[in-house]
Amino acid sequence: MWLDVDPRSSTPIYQQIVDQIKEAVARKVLQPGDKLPSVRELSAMITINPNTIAKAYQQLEREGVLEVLRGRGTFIAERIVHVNREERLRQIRETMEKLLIEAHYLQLTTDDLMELFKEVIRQWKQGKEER
Amino acid sequence: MWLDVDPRSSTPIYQQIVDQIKEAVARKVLQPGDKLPSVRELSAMITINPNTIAKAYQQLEREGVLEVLRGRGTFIAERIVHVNREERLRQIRETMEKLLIEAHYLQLTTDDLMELFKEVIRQWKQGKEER
Amino acid sequence: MWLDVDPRSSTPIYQQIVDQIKEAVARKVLQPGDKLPSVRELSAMITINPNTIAKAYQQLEREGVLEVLRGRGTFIAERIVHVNREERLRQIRETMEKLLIEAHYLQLTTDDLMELFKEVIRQWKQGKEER
Amino acid sequence: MWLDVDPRSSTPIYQQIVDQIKEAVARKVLQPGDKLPSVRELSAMITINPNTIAKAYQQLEREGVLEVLRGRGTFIAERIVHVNREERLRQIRETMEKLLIEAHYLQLTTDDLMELFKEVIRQWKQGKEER
DNA sequence: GTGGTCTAGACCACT
DNA sequence: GTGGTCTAGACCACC
Repeated sequence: MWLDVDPRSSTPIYQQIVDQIKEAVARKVLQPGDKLPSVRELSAMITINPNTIAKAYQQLEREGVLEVLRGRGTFIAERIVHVNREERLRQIRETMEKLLIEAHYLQLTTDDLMELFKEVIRQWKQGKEER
Repeated sequence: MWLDVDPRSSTPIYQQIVDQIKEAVARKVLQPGDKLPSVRELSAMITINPNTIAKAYQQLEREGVLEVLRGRGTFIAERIVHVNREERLRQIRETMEKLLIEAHYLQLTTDDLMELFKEVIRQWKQGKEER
Repeated sequence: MWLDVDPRSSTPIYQQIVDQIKEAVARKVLQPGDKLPSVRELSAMITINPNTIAKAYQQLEREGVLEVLRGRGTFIAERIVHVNREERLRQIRETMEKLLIEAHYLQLTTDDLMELFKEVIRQWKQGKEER
Repeated sequence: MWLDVDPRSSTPIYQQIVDQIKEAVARKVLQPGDKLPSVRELSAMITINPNTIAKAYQQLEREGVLEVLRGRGTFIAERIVHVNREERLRQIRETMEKLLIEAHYLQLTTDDLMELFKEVIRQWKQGKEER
């Protein structure tokens, strides 16, 4: 698995796993119905304690990203369910404001920032086409 | 002071203070040369442990947002210095990617996201004009 | 068979089967003396592991819902026997208390809850009349 | 603390803790703003591993029952926030249907059940008045 | 085989 | 002092 976990990072390991799996789904690297490695397998693959993997999987399940088929394994959920849509939209706006603040300290104009965003989107789309 | 700290939040209190002061500077609510309350004063004003305030001031000083004039007090820095420009640009791009991932789960297109960003920028600019 | 089993659910599959058969009996969809499909048949019909079906049937037999006539098959019991009547009554009361607790967090009054219960009963009765 | 945990029960210990705290809040035994024992304290009081306590507290925080004031402790939340109201209402109705099914096997009529419910409510209210 | 739970004991960030 | 994270290793229910 392409998971790249850094135990030295300040973001918790379980959170890194959560983020990377969500990214893989958004990038279509993981498709609905795909089976994930079992907790023990993944634990062995990336040499992280099984409990930590389990914690990541549980959070992903709570968020509706994964589905657990009892006794059979863990899979990417077939349908996206969005809980707390309003709250999450609010957070997106907040993150965008943070970007504007940070831009000020780098002396970037809002136009610079928009250009940068467009470029990031371009790269993102390209990354998805390539597979 | 208009600092609005929420002890219930999951972001550390010292971080909230850092963020809000940086926001105030970006919004021109605080101007270069403005004097900040002393650690003790601010501690009393918002009833937060002085150690926490001190930690926030230290971080802001490290980031070049504040200047400490020994014996005179703490002031908003006259000039923006950018430490770690490259690293901070990288983080901005990373944050933008996070936005794209989150958008996927809310079933927003990249165009939706761009529109949202433009709107946030519009509001941001308006907020600054009003003073 | 109308059994509708969801492998994603957190309630065990064998338990779902038990619940649905008990519901069918209570709703008179299944009548005393009705023959149930064999473990193998049902296993094939709903593509569930035979062990799981067997486990459900065993539990239903223990509860007195089913009767196994050796060599003839499995049938809905002719008479209701109540095992552990007291214990089961206690559990009903406990479930009702759980409802009161949950209602508190949804800011429903006990009257709201009573009204809701009446409505559920109405629908339940209607469902039975319709066949 | 009046917590009564049974390690032999089939419901997980952390879940028992969650249920009992939610019940205490609903019964007004715990009031908004009340401080809960720290993870370590409660761990010592009921001789349960701190991790298990922490798991219960975290779930309660996710549900909005508790609030964590960083470095200061854990408190009963000041305001009830109800997430997933619709889903939880649906579950209440489902639980009520389960009661109707169970009643069938105990040969209780729907009127019997209503009477029982009224009685449980009466006791519930009385329990609250007494303090 | 799968994931869920629990214990014991350690380290760290925050206040 | 507080809670959050992680490891190591165990047991159990379910399929």
